[in-house]
Amino acid sequence: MEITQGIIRRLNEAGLKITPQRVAVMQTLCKLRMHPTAEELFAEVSKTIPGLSPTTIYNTLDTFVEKGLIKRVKTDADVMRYDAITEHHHHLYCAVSDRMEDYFDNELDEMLSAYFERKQINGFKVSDIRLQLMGDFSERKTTQ
Amino acid sequence: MEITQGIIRRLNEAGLKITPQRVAVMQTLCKLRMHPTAEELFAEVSKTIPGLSPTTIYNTLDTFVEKGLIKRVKTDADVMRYDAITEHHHHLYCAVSDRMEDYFDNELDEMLSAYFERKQINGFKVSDIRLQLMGDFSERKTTQ
DNA sequence: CTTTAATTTGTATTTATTACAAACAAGTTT
DNA sequence: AAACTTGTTTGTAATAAATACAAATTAAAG
Ligand SMILES: [Mn+2]
Ligand SMILES: [Mn+2]
Ligand SMILES: [Zn+2]
Ligand SMILES: [Zn+2]
Repeated sequence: MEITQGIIRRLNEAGLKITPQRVAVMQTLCKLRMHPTAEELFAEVSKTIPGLSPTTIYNTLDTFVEKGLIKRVKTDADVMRYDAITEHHHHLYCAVSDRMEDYFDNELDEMLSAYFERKQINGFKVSDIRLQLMGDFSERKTTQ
Repeated sequence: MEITQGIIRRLNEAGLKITPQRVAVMQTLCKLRMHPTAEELFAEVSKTIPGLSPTTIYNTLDTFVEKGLIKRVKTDADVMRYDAITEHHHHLYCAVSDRMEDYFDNELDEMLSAYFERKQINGFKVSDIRLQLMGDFSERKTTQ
């Protein structure tokens, strides 16, 4: 239950009431590392909380985003996805499989910060640099 | 009509029949530099082609994307946007105003290519590097 | 406990997108 | 040029994701 405690603390810090729905959504989001959609979350959280309303999923996710507890992420596909990791990071994305993975790289971030500190963009103040690395997740078994 | 000729040539090269709808959609996409949505395109193209069906917009855009004539771009908002520029480039994006602008930077691209040639990502083959530069379009009149 | 305000539910809408079949038109064949 | 073929457009109906809203419920403060 240590994980649950951490979630409860974070919800409290955000000034949100602790409800089974919210705890379950956050737990599920942290567990599923694959940037799930609202629908996927609804299916998963419903296992824990029968009778859960889809509306609650949308409400909860919106609230979490508002409070900065999670982030929205978008792919080229049609649905919104959610990310429990709010620290700065990038994404590896394969458009064919619509699969997305996190990518952390400090060296890269420092290089980019330095670059945009030197090279200012006229009329635009950069606050965050997000890379979407398009490509393919090479399966181990691929011969090529 | 030189622009139209170029469009017709590109449609031909893609093996698509030349129709007023397709030419108008492509013209409008090239004219509107702000990455319009399907709905925005429908409104604009309808001026030229009365009685145009929204379905045609969606069909046409899908076809163009399939043939590589245009690209989809996503923001944090709920709708898909379209981009007539298929050459490699990045985007400046302000989440507050949902405004998006193109950003070209050769020096940056070379730096990134070099970086990812050196630093391989385990289990992922990078084919394209897209930056989303989050921030604010600083209005000239802003005092701060 | 009681109270109160926030949250959840359930239902109805909205909006973006897709499915599909009939009507139509571009480009080819004769 | 007329007929033909096939891809395209239209119109309508359906879906899917998301949102609006009011009633029912519940967390947590007093
Ligand atoms: Mn949708
Ligand atoms: Mn939608
Ligand atoms: Zn992520
Ligand atoms: Zn662009």
